Amino acid sequence: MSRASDRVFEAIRSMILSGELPAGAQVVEEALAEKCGVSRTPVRDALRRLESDLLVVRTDTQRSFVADWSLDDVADAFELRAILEAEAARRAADQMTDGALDRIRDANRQIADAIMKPAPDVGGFLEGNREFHAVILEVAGSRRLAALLGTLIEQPVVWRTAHHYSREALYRSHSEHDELIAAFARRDGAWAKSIMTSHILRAYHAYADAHGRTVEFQQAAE
Amino acid sequence: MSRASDRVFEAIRSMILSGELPAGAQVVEEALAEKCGVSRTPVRDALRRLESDLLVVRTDTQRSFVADWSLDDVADAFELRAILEAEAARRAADQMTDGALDRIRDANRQIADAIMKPAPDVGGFLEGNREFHAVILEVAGSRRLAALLGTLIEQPVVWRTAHHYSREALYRSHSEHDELIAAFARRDGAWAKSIMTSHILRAYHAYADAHGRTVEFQQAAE
DNA sequence: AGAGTGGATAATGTATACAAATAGCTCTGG
DNA sequence: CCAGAGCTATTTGTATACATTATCCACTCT
Repeated sequence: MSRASDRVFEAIRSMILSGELPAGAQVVEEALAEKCGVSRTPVRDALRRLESDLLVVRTDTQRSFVADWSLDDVADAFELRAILEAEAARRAADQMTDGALDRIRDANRQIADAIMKPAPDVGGFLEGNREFHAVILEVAGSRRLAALLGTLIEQPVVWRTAHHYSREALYRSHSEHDELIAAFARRDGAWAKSIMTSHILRAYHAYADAHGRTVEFQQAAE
Repeated sequence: MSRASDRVFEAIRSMILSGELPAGAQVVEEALAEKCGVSRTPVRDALRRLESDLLVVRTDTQRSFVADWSLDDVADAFELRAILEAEAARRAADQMTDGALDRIRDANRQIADAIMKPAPDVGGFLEGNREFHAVILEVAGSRRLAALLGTLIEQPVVWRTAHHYSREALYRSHSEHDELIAAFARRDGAWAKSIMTSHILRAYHAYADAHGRTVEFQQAAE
């Protein structure tokens, strides 16, 4: 990750995720190059990758803009993610190893720790959650499935609103993970698939609720 | 498509699809640049795109190689494609318009014409087939789903072996399309989804059979 | 006044040169 | 004959300059 183009990729991505580059804003190679202290070459490289992740869109005349994620777009991404992660869970259940199962349990333990603190540790929750899903994807053992999901999990809006999740929502997520672990322990692919579908779709509705509240807050502040 | 990087992208892709660049071969920017009569800059651009399509893989030290599609890889790609195209069919059925339905019917008519010739017109079949699936994806109306499927339909091996399909296999494909049209006409998403799943998986097994035969032929020729 | 044209401005595309990193070979020591 | 260090050749990464293309605004002509 020491290469300039990788650093720039991360830098631009986090600018988009944080909202520093707002949705719809034009993305100009020269400006970003200067901002990052590199030439346009690595910036172009990074932009192409962001484009293939659909974080950046280009007009027919090659101008780049930050993609704007309407509520419909987010719903779409969650639906597709539910379908593909459910498939990953099914495959993972069929090929689960004891070692991987331990890692999955550890990740969920980290989530529990993060939730139980007096003030929920959202960062710890997100990290444990990331690890939990990453191990499942790893056990599923498909480069291709991993590549497809890679473009769906970068949801700007999700990360921005993760802090709005209620403690109940976080706890529910943790117990759904426990159920998934039970399905994995029994190598029951159909069960795992079904739980994962519910898990992702519930997360979507939690997001939609939080987002609705966010919008109200913003309106109230104006 | 007049930009050099686009032309180079197509050129390299067709070199891979045709087997001119065999699976596992190292892809060197300089060599391709010279071959295409351009500098390395557009070649790099094209390689990144091919990489995100998984037609090219890179080592941890940034060297690029033509991805080799083992039988397992192909099976994997077909399975994922079945899942996503089934979803596309479901959505398309729910949002089908009469105009789009006509275009789909036209595409299948083209397929019928191609099959019925004394010597099956494989090119015409493939073109009609492409159009058929493209309209469905268009009606499904998800940029994201289209992007995901885009990386799955470029199957080198499929195009290389399409000529091995039997007339029966081609005819069966056509009548499955007819069934899909019936489901679309009735706006029955569940039905469309189910047919599409079967359609893609049957195509996979037709491929696997043809591929098996190809291998035998190759062995016989040696 | 409005539509269309031309040119200035801004942004992207491409080529080239050079820097950095890696792979493969040779040579040495055991 | 093998293992490892160091060197060389190959390949990729980055910067810069220039070419091409699009956008925007002013200006002209009707």
